[in-house]
Amino acid sequence: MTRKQAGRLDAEQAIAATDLEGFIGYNLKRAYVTVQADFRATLGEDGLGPRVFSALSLVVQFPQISQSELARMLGIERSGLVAIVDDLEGRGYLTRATVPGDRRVQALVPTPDGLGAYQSALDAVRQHEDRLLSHLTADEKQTLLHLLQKIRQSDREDKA
Amino acid sequence: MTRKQAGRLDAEQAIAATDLEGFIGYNLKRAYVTVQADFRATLGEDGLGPRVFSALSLVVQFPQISQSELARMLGIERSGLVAIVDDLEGRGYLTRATVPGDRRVQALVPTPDGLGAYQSALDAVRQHEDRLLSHLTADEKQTLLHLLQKIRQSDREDKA
DNA sequence: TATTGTTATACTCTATAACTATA
DNA sequence: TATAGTTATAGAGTATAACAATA
Repeated sequence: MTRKQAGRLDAEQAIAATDLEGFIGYNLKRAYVTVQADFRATLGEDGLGPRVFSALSLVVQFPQISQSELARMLGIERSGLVAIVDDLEGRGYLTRATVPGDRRVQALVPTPDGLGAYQSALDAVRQHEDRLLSHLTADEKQTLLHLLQKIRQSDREDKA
Repeated sequence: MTRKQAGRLDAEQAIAATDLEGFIGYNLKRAYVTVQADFRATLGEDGLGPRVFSALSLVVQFPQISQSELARMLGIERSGLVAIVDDLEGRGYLTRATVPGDRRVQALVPTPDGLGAYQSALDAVRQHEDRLLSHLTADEKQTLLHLLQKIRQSDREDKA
């Protein structure tokens, strides 16, 4: 490999050459940072963050879901979900409802406001990805989704 | 879309069905969490973390690199690099060397220990990815790398 | 005994702003 | 004025451990 010996290194050029660029992990991180920054910029200062959006999405699609189940689906700890649900409850997007038959559980129920906010956010997020990833073809995006999901599957098999 | 009405939701089954799974951003995050956890587990308690490994990699491949340039390459702020370089210096893997001609700059120079540690870490990281991603073919990995790098490129064009 | 939601706590990663020494 | 390295600081995001209520 050729290296520049002195002066300012050219970051663009370097990208093709380093060990680092051959690692999936490094590239995942860099790509995620890019997408996440654009997500936040698109949804704005007071908009939903990616975590909160994800949680709302599952609450809308699985009304009555419990916090423990939601945490499992998101792949985070129960304790970490409290702040997220507090946020959504504070916005008036969901309520913690008691469940007849098991008084330990707080079922998460989207409000009409929450359903509306979710649809708006969903549109915004779709536009954000369409715009940011306009260089990828529909096929490439589909391939990428598939490969990323495959990575999560290998993890599950290790633990089984 | 069909939904389970009551009882325990099946997280595996749900994966195929949600809005969330259609987003690149969400899948990037989940895949990165998987890879990063395995990276740490492989390199161990006192091993290099992903950030520190990445920094060391560039220092080895671009000896005499300045901290500002390294931060640019890694896509983080100058200030965030101080702790990383402190870590590597504390392990004896690099030194901060003065540069004749510009006394502001601290050139980062790998030590012989650092070069050895990098080669070991590089092997370990390669094994970690080979094992974790053994479900992906060489072609799939290549495609994935290419698509992830393409995402970073779209970001740069936006800013230009 | 086990589970749900919660709190307390700590650690990692990152950014912003301001400082110093140099240029 | 601008840049390199640094410090102080704060804010996300996440995890672990422990607790009360309930099963």
